[in-house]
Amino acid sequence: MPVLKPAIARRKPDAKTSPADEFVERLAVSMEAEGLPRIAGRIFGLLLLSEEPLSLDAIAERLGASKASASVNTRLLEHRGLIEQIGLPGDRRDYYQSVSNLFVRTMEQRLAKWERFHSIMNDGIAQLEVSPVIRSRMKNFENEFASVHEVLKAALLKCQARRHR
Amino acid sequence: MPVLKPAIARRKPDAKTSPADEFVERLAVSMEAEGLPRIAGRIFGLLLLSEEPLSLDAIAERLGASKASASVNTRLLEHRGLIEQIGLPGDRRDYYQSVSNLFVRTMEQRLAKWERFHSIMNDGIAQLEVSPVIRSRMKNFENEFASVHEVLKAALLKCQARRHR
DNA sequence: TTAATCGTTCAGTATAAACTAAACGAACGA
DNA sequence: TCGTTCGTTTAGTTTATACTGAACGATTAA
Repeated sequence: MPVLKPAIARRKPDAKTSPADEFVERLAVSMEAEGLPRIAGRIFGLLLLSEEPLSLDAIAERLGASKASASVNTRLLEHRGLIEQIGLPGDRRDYYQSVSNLFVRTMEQRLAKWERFHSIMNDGIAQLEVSPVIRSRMKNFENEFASVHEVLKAALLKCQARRHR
Repeated sequence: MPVLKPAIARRKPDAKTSPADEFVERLAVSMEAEGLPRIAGRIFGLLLLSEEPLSLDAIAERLGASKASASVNTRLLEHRGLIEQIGLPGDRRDYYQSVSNLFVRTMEQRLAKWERFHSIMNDGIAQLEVSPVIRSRMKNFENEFASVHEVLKAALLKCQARRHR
C-alpha cells in the first residue's frame, strides 16, 4: 500500500491567467460537454496553440497537472485522433502535437457518437415488437438521419480531398 | 431538517427486463455520452416507445425512479425540445410525449454544442495574439467547419420542408 | 374551508469520475 | 551493472452530480 501524504493545499497559487489560458479554459469547459475530461480539453487547447510539440512533462507543468493525468489524457486524445504522438531525434521522451487534419478528426469523433446512438435505434427497429405507429415513428427518425448522415459524410470527404490537393 | 430513513436496499428486485427495457437502457447509456443524465435518457426512450402520452407518476413508476427525478428530467428534456408536455381534457396532470419532429430536434441539440465550441474558437482567432502558423491552423479549422456547417443546416432544412408537405 | 392530488424544491446521500502521489517497469547511459 | 529518466499503473482522495424522501405550494373538488 502506497504511503500518501494528506492532500492539503491542493489549490494552485493562481497562476496568472493570460488570454491564451482563458481561451484554453473555455475550450476545455466546452469539450467537457463532448464527454472529455476537463484536463483532456486543456491539453487539446494547449497543443492547438503550441507551434512546437510538447513533452509530457511540459504539458503537465504548463497546466499545473500531474504527469499521471497528462499521461492518460494525452493517450485518450491520441486514441481519439485529436492529437498525435511524435518522436524527436536524440530524445527519449514522447512529444505530442495537434494533428494537421484537425477538423476532420473532430468530426469523426462527433459522428462516432451519433452512429452508436443510431445503431442502437436501428437494432430496436429490427428487433422490437412495437405498434405500427411507433415503428413508423422510429423508421422515420432513422430515415432522416440516414439522409443527413450521407450528406455530412460527403461534405467531409470533400474537406479531405481539398486538403490533399 | 427532513428526517430520512437510512438508504438501504436501494437496488430494485430486478424488475424483469423485457427487450423494450433493454432497448431503453441501451439508449439511455448512449445518451449519457451526450451529456444527459441516465434517467433523462430512459424517459426519452420510454416516451419514444409509448403511443400514449404518460403522466409524471406513470413515468416514475414505469422506470422505478422517484417522482422528483422524473420531474426535473422531463423538464430538462422538454427544455431541450426532445419531448413535449401536453394536457389531457378533464385531467389535472401533466402528460409528456415524444415530439413529432424528433430527428430535427435531436440535430438541433447536437448542433448547439458544436456552435458553442466553434464560437469559442472564433473568439480565439479574433482576439488572441498568436503566430501566423497557429493562426492559419485555427482559421483553416474554422473555415472547414463553416462549410460543413452550412451543408448540414441545408440538409436539415430539407428535412423540415419534407415534413411540412 | 378542508381534504386530496398534483408538480416542484430542498436537504441529504450515494455513486461515479477525475485527479494526484507514489509505486512500478522499461529503456537508456554511465 | 547500477543509477536515471522516462511513461504507465495503482490506490486513495476529492469533487461533482444524480437521485431519493420529505416538505412545500398550488390547484381542484367536496
